[in-house]
Amino acid sequence: MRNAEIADAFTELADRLAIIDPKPYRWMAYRKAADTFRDLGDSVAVLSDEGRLGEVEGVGPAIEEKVRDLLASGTFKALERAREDVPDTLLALTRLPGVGPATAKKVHAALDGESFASLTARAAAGTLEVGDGITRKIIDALAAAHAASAANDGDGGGAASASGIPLDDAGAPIRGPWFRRDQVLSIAGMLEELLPTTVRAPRPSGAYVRGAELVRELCVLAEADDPVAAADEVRECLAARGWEHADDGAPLERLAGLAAEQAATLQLVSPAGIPVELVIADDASVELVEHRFAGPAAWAAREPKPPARGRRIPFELRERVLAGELDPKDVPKDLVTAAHMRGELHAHSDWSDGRAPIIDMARAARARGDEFFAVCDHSAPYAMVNGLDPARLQAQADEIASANEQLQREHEEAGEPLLRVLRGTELEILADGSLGLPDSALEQLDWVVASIHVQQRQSAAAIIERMRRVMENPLVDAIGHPTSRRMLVRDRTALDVEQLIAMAVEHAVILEVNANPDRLDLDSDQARMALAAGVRLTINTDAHRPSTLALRDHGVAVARRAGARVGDVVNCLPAEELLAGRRRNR
DNA sequence: GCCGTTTTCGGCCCGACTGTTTTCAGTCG
Repeated sequence: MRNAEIADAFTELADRLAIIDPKPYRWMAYRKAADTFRDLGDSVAVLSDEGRLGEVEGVGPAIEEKVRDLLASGTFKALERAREDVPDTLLALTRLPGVGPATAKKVHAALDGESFASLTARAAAGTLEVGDGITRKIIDALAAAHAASAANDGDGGGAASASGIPLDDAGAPIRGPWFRRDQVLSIAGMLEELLPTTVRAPRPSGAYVRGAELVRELCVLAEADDPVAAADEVRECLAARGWEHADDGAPLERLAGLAAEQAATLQLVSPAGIPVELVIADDASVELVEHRFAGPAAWAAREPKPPARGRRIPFELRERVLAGELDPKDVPKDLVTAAHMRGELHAHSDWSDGRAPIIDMARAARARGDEFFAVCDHSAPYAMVNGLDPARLQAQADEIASANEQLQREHEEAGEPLLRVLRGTELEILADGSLGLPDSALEQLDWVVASIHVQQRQSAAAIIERMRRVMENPLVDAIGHPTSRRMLVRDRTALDVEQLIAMAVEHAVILEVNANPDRLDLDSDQARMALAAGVRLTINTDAHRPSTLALRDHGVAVARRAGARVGDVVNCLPAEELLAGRRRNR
């Protein structure tokens, strides 16, 4: 069993217990253990077998035993009990905005076993009455959940919001189910482990490699000497691991005309229910298959064979070319790539709500090839995440200085590449547009990214006024996750992005493409508008732990879809140049 | 539940807004 699956079991346990357990520290311990498992470099299953799981931070005898049971039987008693005590309907109710455990329990108690799907359907149809703890606000939230889930999966129990779901020409959400990029990528990793050795080099394809922010299925391309025989082998070994195959080799539209000997197609469903299209190509056909499989279907029709290398349109720009928004001869030659990125300009440490010390984050960034790393912990007065006030920010400077000394030693003595840790902040933008730190504190910093976390439901006028005040301060370098959307979870603020872009031009403020697949904010359309207006971008992971530094690729994909060149992205500058070019130095 | 230790139990995660069971519990970030 993979670490992620074990982590999911403890997250589920914590989520359910959080609703009924008056003692928060127990389920908080489960949640902490889940996070630790998800991020652990070693296999939880192996550590458990070796009896060494107790050595892991946050794992004591009780959790160790639960993991043992989980590995042996696929579940454990506490989880089963939580599933009985907290039914799915109750759990779903608490995920409505504005509804917490207390309200959910009151509503659920009056329900008489009605499912969440039925409840949301009645709310949407207008046949749900106020009463029995059900307020007008709850009915509205249920109706919104119904609309979101209709867009996302149609089964009535899905996403809390349609945030991020693409719209059709008529402006209606395109029917899902939709999945985040990290969700499908983890499936790709799982698949890679399961495939027989005759199947080589599995890699994502389809909408994922076109930089789509949400996808409806995972496309995986792999290679084998004999695709037909390999497909049979795959079918057999995946069936044994709980994967279903929906269809045998039904040809995909964009692969029409290819012989089965060239490309065998398997339509699979992962154990978590995510559809996977696996195409296995032989050596002679793989280039052609990759060209067509990346899609969309209209591209394969327009260009059935891959052109010479120098004339290829990057996958991420195909849809814009098809839409007539981009002339093939105007496709930039210097589109940004992950390899161009020199550093991270928005990530956290354990000084605020991050999980790792500064030195660990810095080493992880260095291992990924970065030259600089800006520690941007939350600022005051964001208390829940332990935001730093000027005094703590000053104290953090000492730790950053010693981290830099340590990294310098590792460079000189162990031949490690040199990485420079920069002093930064994720500065809190307050409700009236004032800032969480005084200028005297900001003046000492190398990098200031300002973000909105509180009062997200303000009117468009209030939000833009807030942004205007922030941007007028020359000590602010960039705006982080400008619209504050959470993919499939929470709608964006009422921010007028066009107006924001105009102000960014006026004040030379950099806008972030937050690379976390939970955000992807700005999105590719907004980033494209920003670039067209002459705004520079910064692509950042917003990592709270070492492993999430890997999320950068999602942000790079979105920026490429927006047509960002190397020169448009400030993370591609050497640190000295980046710092010398800040607004405050102009 | 875990941790650290004062080895046996107390600390761990806070402040502000919301809305109506109208004065604070519930919810959020």
